[in-house]
Amino acid sequence: MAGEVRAQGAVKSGQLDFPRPLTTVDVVIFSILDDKLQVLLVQRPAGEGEPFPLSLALPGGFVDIARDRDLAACAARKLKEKTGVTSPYLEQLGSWGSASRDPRGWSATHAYFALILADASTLTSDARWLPIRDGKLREKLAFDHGEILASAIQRLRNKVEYTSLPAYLMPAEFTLPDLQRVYEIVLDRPLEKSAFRTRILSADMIEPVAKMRRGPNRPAQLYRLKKNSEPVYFVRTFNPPE
Amino acid sequence: MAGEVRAQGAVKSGQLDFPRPLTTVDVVIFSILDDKLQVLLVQRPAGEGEPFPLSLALPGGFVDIARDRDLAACAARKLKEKTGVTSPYLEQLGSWGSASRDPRGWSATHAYFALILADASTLTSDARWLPIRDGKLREKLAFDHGEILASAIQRLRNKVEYTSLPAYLMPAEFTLPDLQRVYEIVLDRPLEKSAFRTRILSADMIEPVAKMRRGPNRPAQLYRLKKNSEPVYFVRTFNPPE
DNA sequence: ATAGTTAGTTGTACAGTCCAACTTACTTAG
DNA sequence: CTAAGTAAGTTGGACTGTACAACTAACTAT
Repeated sequence: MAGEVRAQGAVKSGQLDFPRPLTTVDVVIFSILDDKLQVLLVQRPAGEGEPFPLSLALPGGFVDIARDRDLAACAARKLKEKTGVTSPYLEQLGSWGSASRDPRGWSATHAYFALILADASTLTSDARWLPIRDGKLREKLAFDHGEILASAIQRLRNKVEYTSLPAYLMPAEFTLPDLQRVYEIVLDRPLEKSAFRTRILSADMIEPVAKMRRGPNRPAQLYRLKKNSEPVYFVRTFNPPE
Repeated sequence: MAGEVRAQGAVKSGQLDFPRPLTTVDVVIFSILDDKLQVLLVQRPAGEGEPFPLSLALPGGFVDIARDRDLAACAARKLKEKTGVTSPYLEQLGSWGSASRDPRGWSATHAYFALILADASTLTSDARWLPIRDGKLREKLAFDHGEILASAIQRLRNKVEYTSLPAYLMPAEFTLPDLQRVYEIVLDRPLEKSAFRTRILSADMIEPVAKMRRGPNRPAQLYRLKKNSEPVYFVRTFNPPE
């Protein structure tokens, strides 16, 4: 058994004579759709020897050392392949590696998480959006992807508490109530309107455009992200989340 | 060239017919020594075909799929091997993978960072502590370990701003001024005594022991960490660090 | 005109940091 | 025995930003 595993690894100089784990990259892609936080998932293929056939899984796959210069490029490629989106917010989430997470052998995955505007994406046929409800996905996922997703949700919620990350989920032009709504969707609790406005407006991250959003009631000022585009870190969270 | 690389990878079913990157784990081990933040580094071996011979590097090495159940276990093992410490604060930092970071081929490392009490450790002969000055290490490191270390320092400073992480750098019993000093060493700036005390004491993370630290002036109350031992997250940072 | 709805503002309360002065408890020098 | 020195720990006022709630503003629909 150990011999078989070893046969897949390197055998060259003494140094590299180590069986190598499988190396993959997976991407947790979030968007706001239908007023809900949703995550992009794909269906596993059904082929011979495929683990978790037809299960839902995070988009991802093996690192292609001929094509991928580095891990981030690999993650960006996978995001692009599934959604067509090229310039999202993309951050490394962490890595998961163990003997047991993939039936094909010791494997390690490098997980990324992305925030994109769903409207700007054109999905491949095997991909679909699934809503996060009560901070969880209802469906079971292949591998340890459920754990990875849970970790991504936690990280997202955490950071939304004290950063401007939701800005990356917004269209080019948006109103402050729009943005607040996205914060509230992610955090799943209401925020104070006046404190929210103070925080965002004093952060120097958005600028008004010379237009108003008109609707059945009072028009709202439209804003856009300032050029710099780095996320802003606030020095306080909102309500002490207990 | 691609053929040679490919020869090191898996060749079995179609799925696994991917050349596999080298997989390593590296650990950034911090401690407070001599009133400075220090990091544990090792000297690279000088053998035939060794990359960066005799350079300083982070402790780490290949994942041993026969011994390491998962990545965290591998990191804990490497920490144990170098320092003898078994129950530190150990958190994943991220992963770095690219075609160019290791001359031996496409490689990915899973980086961890640990906070330990240096006094409790017994180093191996190739390991030594080096001080962080002005938030940087003066020495150049092998591979991309300089970048990984910089990232670890940034993460540590960031988290120290709003968590109780420095508690893991303290001996079993310590005073509040001791703890404040460690915060100040890591952040490299003075903190307000009264605000510091208010924050720590209201966090329910330490409890007084029935002893005082005696010295040439007013004795100070000794405390110890409460049992739960999870790090505490505060809802504000200290001074807006600009 | 009036009611309804959402955008946006205002004012008071409160929490926690910032800053600085203060009190307390000890040691050491005279 | 007292005085000076020092670090521990406390206190109070200024300031910042959120919490809460009431308010005004701008529009649509009836």
